[in-house]
Amino acid sequence: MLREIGEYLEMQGVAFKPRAYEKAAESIESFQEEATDVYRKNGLKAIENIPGVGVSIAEKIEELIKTGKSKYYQQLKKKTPVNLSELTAVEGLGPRSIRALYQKLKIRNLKDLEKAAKAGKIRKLSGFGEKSEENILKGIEFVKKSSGRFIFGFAMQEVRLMESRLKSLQEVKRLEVAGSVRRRKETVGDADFLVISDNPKPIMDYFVSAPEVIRVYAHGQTKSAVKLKSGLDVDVRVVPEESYGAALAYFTGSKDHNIKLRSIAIKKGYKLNEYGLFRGVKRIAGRTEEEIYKALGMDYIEPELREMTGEIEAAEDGKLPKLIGYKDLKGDLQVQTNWSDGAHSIEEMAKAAMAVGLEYILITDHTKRLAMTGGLNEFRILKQIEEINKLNLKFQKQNLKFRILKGTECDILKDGGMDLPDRILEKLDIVGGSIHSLFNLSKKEQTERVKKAMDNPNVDIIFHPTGRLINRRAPYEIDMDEIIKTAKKTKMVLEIDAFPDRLDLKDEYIRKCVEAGVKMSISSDAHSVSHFSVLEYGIAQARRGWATKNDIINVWPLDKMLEMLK
DNA sequence: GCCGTTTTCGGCCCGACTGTTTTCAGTCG
Repeated sequence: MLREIGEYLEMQGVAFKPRAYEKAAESIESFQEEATDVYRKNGLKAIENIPGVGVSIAEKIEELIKTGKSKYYQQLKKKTPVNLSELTAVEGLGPRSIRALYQKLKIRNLKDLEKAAKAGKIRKLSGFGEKSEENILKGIEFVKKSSGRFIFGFAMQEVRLMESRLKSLQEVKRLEVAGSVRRRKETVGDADFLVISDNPKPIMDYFVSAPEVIRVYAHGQTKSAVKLKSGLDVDVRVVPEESYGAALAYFTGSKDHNIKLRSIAIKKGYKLNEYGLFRGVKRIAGRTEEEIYKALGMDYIEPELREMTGEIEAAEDGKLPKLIGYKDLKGDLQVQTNWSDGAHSIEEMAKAAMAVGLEYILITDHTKRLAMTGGLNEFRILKQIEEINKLNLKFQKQNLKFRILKGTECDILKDGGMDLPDRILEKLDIVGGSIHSLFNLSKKEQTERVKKAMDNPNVDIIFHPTGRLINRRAPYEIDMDEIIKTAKKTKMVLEIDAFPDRLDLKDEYIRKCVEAGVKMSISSDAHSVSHFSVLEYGIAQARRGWATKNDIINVWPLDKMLEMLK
């Protein structure tokens, strides 16, 4: 609602307020707590303490929480009764155009817009032309098919393909992916490529005609933008070498992070843009990101942290964490095999893990309650233990420094009990507990259910603690603050499941765990030999949650990790 | 409408591209 108020104000040509509302909307979206909870717990004043929210917006939020609506919003909407979210989704249409279309053609929604465009009415309006009408029609087609944001891990495959295509051009001196992809955000809207070149024209010409491209939004000397068949939008920007760092920082974002950097630059008497940091007309930094951060009086900030959640203040105070690195994992603590719903044998999975440089894996097949996966009962898991012992012996004889750990992804039952008896769980190296059923219990019941499992001394890790599937299934209702508190008390490990559509824990909970001193594991949840590659997405998520090596148990040597779990 | 190393008034990030215009407004990131 706040965002729409901003758009309505923008329509009317009001200065500055639109940005204030937009900022408040973004701030509330990214705030650690639901605004409703903030209000219920600590009232109006606490709402005002959310950055970007002042007296006036706080009152509107209060009204919204209390009555479910806002008079101010309704007034604005009455003046221009259009379906804003539907119309702004059309590429190239913003508040000003939407207002003109409403006033002159009474266009209220996508359907009206399509009708008017097809009838050739839009081209006759002043400020619009044939081309605008054509673009609107194209835009409508894309809105109809568009799937919104892309899951990071899945988009990466396409990003890497395009990256390798562009890198093969001799005109490309250097290329890097910027934007939310570089920040490793769990979902990305588009991919931004940054290129250094003295001769950009052939690059741009090649880029807009690549086989994956189905639409060209812009085709310029320094900037081009396209849509790929998959729906992913890709931008290419070419910059001179001396501006590379500034451009990389600029295009990496986040937007709010950049705005903050610019305001700091202004206070110091500088100007910051994508070409560099300037004092007057003199460029004082810009070749690398490091020199820009330094000139602004702060430590270098890793891309994963650039979300305006305190990283700038920490960088100014020299208090940024030393993040876990992409090569730091020594083992994988959730691996499925063909004993349940995995595709490959224990040995095949172990060999694949060795091939990517891991030193151990934990086998965690499902348990009997999850019948559709062929989950293990007591008898079969005892068999599996024997099999793993044999394989470890075999590896030892072959002088392979690799260990297969015995484990389970054991279902947590409705009452918080475990799907396998304690006398079995005791025999395993590490026990993971998971929720796979009854996602719709009340928050209280679900929280108690998991807490009870955490009280079981045989349980070591809670797998994918919130059960969400990005873009597909919301997390089940669970009080994560309470879960983190209990984890601290019971020395429970919480998992960061690295599978691209899970990333569960998500970044903000990871950060809460870091702050609370709760340890985490990063696991692939591999169901096939190719899945170990997803571990990097889990590491990315951990970095976004400010995690260091000390926070993640499977970067530690095997003995230290097992000792801690014991 | 928000905010404060320019602190309770007076600023607010900045540039590229497109289309329609003939110098610029709107949109986007």
